[in-house]
Amino acid sequence: MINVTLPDGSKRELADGATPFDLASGISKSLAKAAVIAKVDGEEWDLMRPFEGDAEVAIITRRDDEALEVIRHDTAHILAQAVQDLFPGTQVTIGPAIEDGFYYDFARNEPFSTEDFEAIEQRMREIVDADLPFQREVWDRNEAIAKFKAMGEQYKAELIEDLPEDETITIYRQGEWMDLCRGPHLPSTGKIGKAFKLMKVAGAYWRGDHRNAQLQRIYGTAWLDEKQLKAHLHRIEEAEKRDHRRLGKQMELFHFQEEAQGQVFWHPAGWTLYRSVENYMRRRLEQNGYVEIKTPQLMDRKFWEASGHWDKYRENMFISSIDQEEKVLAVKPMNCPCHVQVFNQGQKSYRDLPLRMAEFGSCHRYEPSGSLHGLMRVRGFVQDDAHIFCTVDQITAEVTAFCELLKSVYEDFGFEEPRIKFSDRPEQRVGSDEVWDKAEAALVAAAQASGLDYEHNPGDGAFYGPKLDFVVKDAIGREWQTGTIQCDFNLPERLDAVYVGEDADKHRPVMLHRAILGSLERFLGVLIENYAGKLPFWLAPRQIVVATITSDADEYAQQVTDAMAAAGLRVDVDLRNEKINYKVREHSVGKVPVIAVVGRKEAEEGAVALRFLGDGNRTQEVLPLDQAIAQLKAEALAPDLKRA
RNA sequence: GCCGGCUUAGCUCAGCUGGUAGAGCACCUGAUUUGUAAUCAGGGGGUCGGGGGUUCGAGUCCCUCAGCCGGCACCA
Repeated sequence: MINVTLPDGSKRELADGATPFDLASGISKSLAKAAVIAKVDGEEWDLMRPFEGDAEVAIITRRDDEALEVIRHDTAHILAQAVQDLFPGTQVTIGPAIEDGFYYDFARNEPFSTEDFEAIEQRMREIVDADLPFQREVWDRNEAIAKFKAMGEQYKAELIEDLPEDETITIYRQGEWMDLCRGPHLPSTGKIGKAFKLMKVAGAYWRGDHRNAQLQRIYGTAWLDEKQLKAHLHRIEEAEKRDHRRLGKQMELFHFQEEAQGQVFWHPAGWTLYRSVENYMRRRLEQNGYVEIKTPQLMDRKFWEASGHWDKYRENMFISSIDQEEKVLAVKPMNCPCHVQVFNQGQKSYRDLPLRMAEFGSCHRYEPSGSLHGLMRVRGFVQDDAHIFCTVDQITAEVTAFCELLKSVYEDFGFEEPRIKFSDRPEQRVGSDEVWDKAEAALVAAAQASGLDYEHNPGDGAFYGPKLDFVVKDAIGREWQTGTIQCDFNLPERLDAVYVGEDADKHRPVMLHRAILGSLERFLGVLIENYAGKLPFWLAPRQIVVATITSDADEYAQQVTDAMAAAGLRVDVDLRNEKINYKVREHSVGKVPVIAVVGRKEAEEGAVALRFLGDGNRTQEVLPLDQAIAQLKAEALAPDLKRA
C-alpha cells in the first residue's frame, strides 16, 4: 500500500505499483484527461512512473504553467525524431523548452533550410498521430555511453560522460527513437497536439562556446491549442511592425549605410528627438548635483596602456595615426580614464566628495559585425555617462540616490520597471574581500531601499567591482541592457586618483561608473519601439501639423502656425490642395500627435479644431487659438518641467 | 567573428525551368476647393549591391567581396 497526500491535505491509499495517472483517474475522469505530469515530493514526474513509496503528490494539468513547458520539451523530442527519420546521419545534441517554444541543436554537415520545414512538420504530425508512449528507463552510465557511441551519437555520449557520477541516467523512448533526457514527459506523443510550428534555423555553438563545433539549431513554437498558436504568430507580426529600424525609416528619423557601418546618420526629425532626450537628461543631472564635462576623442595609446584597456580591448579599439607624427592615437572606447584626468587636476579634499562628474561621452568600439543591430548595438555611440568619486562610506547613499533617479527617469519616459541584475565578485578580481563585502552590501542595500526587485548573477561582476545592470525588453522580447552602476576600486589606483582626508593623509576615492540610459542610441531604439513610434507629445519630433480644408484658410493657417512656433511648439503647416481626409490620414500614419484642422469656420472664429492621435475618448476639440496654444504649450513640457 | 538566408525604382515587393525589367505606394504635372484615416487623370524614374566567370545571350547559373536580416559567440 502507498499513502499519498494531495495538496489540499487529503490522503489516499493506492496499490503498490500505482502511478500518478492511476491517482488522477481515481479522483476524476476529467482530471486524468487534463493531467500532464505530477509533482511527487516536489519533483516533476511522468504520469506513468510508478510511485516508489508514500509521497506528497500534486497533479499538474494543462491549465498549469508547467504544462506548456512540458509540451514544448516533448515537441522538441518529436522534432529530433522527425529530423533523424528524414535526415539519417544527423546527430542529436540538446533540445530544451524556451520562452514561447523550444529548439533542438543538430550536428549535420548539410545545412537545414526553411524549405525542409514542411516535410519535418509533416513527419512530426505523423509521430503525434502515432501516439507513441514516452517510456522512461534508468540506465547504467557506462552502458548508456557505449550505446550512444555505438549509435554514432558522439555529443550524447559526451553529455553523459560529463554528468556527475551520482546522477541517475534516464533514457526516454518514443517508439523506436530514444534520447538521453531528465524528463518529465507526457504519457504519449498524441497528447502534445499539433499547435506547433517550426520558425527558423540558426547556427549555435556546441555548449555555447565559440571554440567548439557549430551546430544547426531549429527553433519552433508550441502551444496548448491552435488558437494560442495563432495568437502568438499574430503577436510576432505586430511586434515586427514596431521594430525601430522600420519605424526609423518610415518616420525619417535616421539611416545607416555601409560606408559608416554601425554608425548613425541622424535626420532632422530623429535628431530633434535625440536632443529632447539629451536635454531632459542634462536637466535631471543638474537637478541631482552632477557637473558636466567634455573630454577628448583621441588619446595617445600610452594613455590606454596605463589604464589597462590596451591590453584587454586593443582588438576592439579604433586606432588613428598621422603621417607627420610617430604617435598612435586611439579613439576613446569609454570615458572613465578621461574623467579621472579631470579629477586629478588640482588637489581634491574629502570636502569635495562625492564628486559627480557627467559627460555625454561619444565613444567608439569595434563591435563584432554579427552583433550590430540597428540603434541597439552600434560602433559609435554616446553614453549618458557619469563617474561618482566618493568614499567607501558614501557608496550606499550614492547608489540609493542613483536608483531613485533612474526609477524616476524611466517613469518619465513611460517605461515599465526595468529588470535588474546584481552581479557580485568574480573569481578573477582586484581588491580585498572586506572592500568587496562593503561594496556588494552597499549595492544590495541601495536596490532594496529603492524598492527594486533584482536577480542575483553570482560571479558576474566586473573585475574591479560589483554592479547592478538594468535591462529592458524590445518589441519582440529581446532584452537590452540600458542603465548600469558599478563600484570600482581599481581604476583610481591605476590612474593614481587621490583626495586628502580629514586626517590630512592621502586616500583613494571609490569610483562609481554609472549610466541611466546607457547609450543614447540604444535608448532611443527602445523608446521608439516602446511607443511603436507614437511618441508622447513632449518627445514627438513634429508635434503639430496645421492642415487646411480649403485654400480660403491658407492665410489663417499660416498665422496659426507662426503663433504656435513662437510658443516653442514644433509645428508644420500643410496647405496642399488635398482633401482633409487625405491630410488626416497621412499625418496620422506619420504619427503626428496633434493635427490642427482649420477651415473657413475656424478662420472666421479665430479657432482651431485639434485632433489627437490614437486617443479614443479625446479625438477632437475646437478651441480659440490662444487657449489652444496655452494648452498645447503646457502639454509639451517635459515631465520634469511639469513637476517644477 | 561563426552558421544560414537576403540584396531588383525613394519605400514595400513580384519577376517559373537563362531570351536585355514590372506592381502598389511615394514623386512630378494637370483637373478638382474638398469638414476629420487614401479624389481623378497623365508622366518621369532602375548599368537588378560591387567585381569576376560560364553562355550566342545572365536580374536569373557559378566564384568572390561587401552590407543587411535571423541566431550563436562577444558586449569595458
